Amino acid sequence: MTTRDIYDSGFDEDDGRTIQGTCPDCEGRLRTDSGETACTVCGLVIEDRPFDFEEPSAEISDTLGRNRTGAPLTERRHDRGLSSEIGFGTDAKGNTLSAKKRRQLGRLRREHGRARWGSKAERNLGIGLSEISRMGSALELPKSLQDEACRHFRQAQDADLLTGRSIEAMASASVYAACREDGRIETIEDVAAVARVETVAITNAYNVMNRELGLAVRPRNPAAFVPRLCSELGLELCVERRARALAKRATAEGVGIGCQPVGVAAGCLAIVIEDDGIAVTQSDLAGVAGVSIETIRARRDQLREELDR
DNA sequence: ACGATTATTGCGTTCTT
DNA sequence: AAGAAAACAATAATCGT
Repeated sequence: MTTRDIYDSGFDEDDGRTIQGTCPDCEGRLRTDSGETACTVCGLVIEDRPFDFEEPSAEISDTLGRNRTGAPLTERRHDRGLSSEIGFGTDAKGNTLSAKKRRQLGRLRREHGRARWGSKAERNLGIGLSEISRMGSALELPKSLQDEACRHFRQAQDADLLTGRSIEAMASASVYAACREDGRIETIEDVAAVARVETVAITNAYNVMNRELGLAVRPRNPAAFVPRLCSELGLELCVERRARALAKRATAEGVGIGCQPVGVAAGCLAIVIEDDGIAVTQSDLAGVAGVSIETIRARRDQLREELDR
């Protein structure tokens, strides 16, 4: 047992969410798992990202069956989407207004803008949520995941976790937490690349959030890394599928516990590549995986040894 | 034979507890 | 501060042309 057993120790096969529909190939059940929708029986990949339940499920059930007008309520707005603006030079019918009227409206607009932020906390919330949206778009995360990040931010603020930390750091941590909880492969570095704060601040905020909020984060699952590695190397789907299967078997049998998940994924891919005599060098693999050649060799040999390959 | 790739091994470094 | 893992560097062994 090592100090890094935290990696990969509790992988659960039924982690993915089962969704409606059946596989066109074999009529098997479909489920979304680590950023893609695939058949549970034959492994056929239907979508490369989870279904986006943006509307109407992202709306808070505010209407209770009543009719409602206006934009849908959403987690991503600090006031859940209830906002109004005061226009500029024209009235409701589009007519130009007099200079006096415009000055009146200007004052009104200014006061209205101030009134929108009822308190400091509400202002922080607004900034945080808009930052989450910005980073979420930059990382091309599904809207449902962005909503989850926003919920985390709200919880963090309610738990008074923001004092002493920057809004941006906590917003970034919320994004990362949502990714981790969904079993995605984004790293803190990935989030930091689109954030306006340093990595250390995000790490700190995330650790606090994880501890205080008790996030449902599982250890990273090597199989989740395989699709990205394969697409970056331009490998065929059948190769990807076999590498994924191998990675799943490895986690199921506890091989590679305590090792970097990417390394395990790369090791699985290395085995498939070698078996097929595919023209991809170890350094190519190491390049896209972001680990050294030695690590890939070590995982590959370990997998061969302990999985009889 | 030659260059490229892979293997092997020792060792300072980095990360986690 | 200690222990494990990953990275690095030097060197040998294969492989393809």
